[in-house]
Amino acid sequence: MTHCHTFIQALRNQGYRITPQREMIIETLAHGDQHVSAEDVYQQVLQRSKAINLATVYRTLDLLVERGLASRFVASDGKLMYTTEKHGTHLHLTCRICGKIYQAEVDLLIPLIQQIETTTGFKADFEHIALTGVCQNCCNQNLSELQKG
Amino acid sequence: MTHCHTFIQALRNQGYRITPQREMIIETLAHGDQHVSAEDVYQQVLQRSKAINLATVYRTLDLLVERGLASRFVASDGKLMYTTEKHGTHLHLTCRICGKIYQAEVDLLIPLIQQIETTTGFKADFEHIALTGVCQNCCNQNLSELQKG
DNA sequence: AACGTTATTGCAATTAATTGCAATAACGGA
DNA sequence: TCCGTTATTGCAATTAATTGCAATAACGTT
Repeated sequence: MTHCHTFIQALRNQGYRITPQREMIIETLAHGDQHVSAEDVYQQVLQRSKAINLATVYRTLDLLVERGLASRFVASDGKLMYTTEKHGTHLHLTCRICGKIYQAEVDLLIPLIQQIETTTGFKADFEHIALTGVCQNCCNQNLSELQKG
Repeated sequence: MTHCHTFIQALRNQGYRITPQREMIIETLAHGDQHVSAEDVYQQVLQRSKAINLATVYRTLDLLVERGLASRFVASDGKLMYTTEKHGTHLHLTCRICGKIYQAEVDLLIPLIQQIETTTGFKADFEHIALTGVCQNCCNQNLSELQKG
């Protein structure tokens, strides 16, 4: 469940310093909702300690993204959201009409990633894959409207 | 090559009004580089006409994204970039170490998207798929360093 | 071609995200 | 355990992106 120690260890192994701020941010991210904004994390950490600053939250989250421990994406409202995978490999499907985020397990994902690596040498982070499109609900509604939503 | 008319027609069909601003933005996006920021588009349009505003550029680009005609992603420097597919279906591979964006054609992509639709009903936009990971170069360098980059 | 409806624009203001820099604190070595 | 080096933090300032609202203009209808 809690990857906290894994994440902290990963950072330490890579030569980064482990500060109380980073620990709190990582714990909050790991235990929190599936998708959180930097502001969300900041507010939650703030309840535990006053020794935290929004800039630090942004920097730490971005560091985690850079090191492949979390991912960052643009939510449908244009704001940045952060996420870290808790259970296995699944795809995030963001509907560009309603903004809802669905999850899916897809057999072909691992083979796809392997094919990418074989043909290009690029090692894709399979924990953090997000696709955009239109969900079933919105798709049906669109058909009946045939007009802008 | 130029999808401009396709895009404009698509918007018109969906009931959106076609303004000179939207036309210029779409043309700029369609003819420009693979990945551009809103500011880039704004500057280029500005050279053609003074009747343009950065807020309008953001709004139009976001509209295109919302309608599936373009996609928006976070570049490695954290800024938002916009892109529209010109030639066929390819994957964008963003290296989270060096920030470079590679392209790849992968056979398994279409089957994957079909599998998603079959199992979940979600219609993914296959023109705009971006994965993050580590490219071959950075991967090799990482191995030799075994230290933070 | 002129009119009315209403989406879109531009501007100004606001919010979100990033950055430079001095002060602080983590961590390896003495 | 203390010290020195240097990454990290917090603050303030800046840049990026979004939004409310009045003025404008697109487009269907007459």
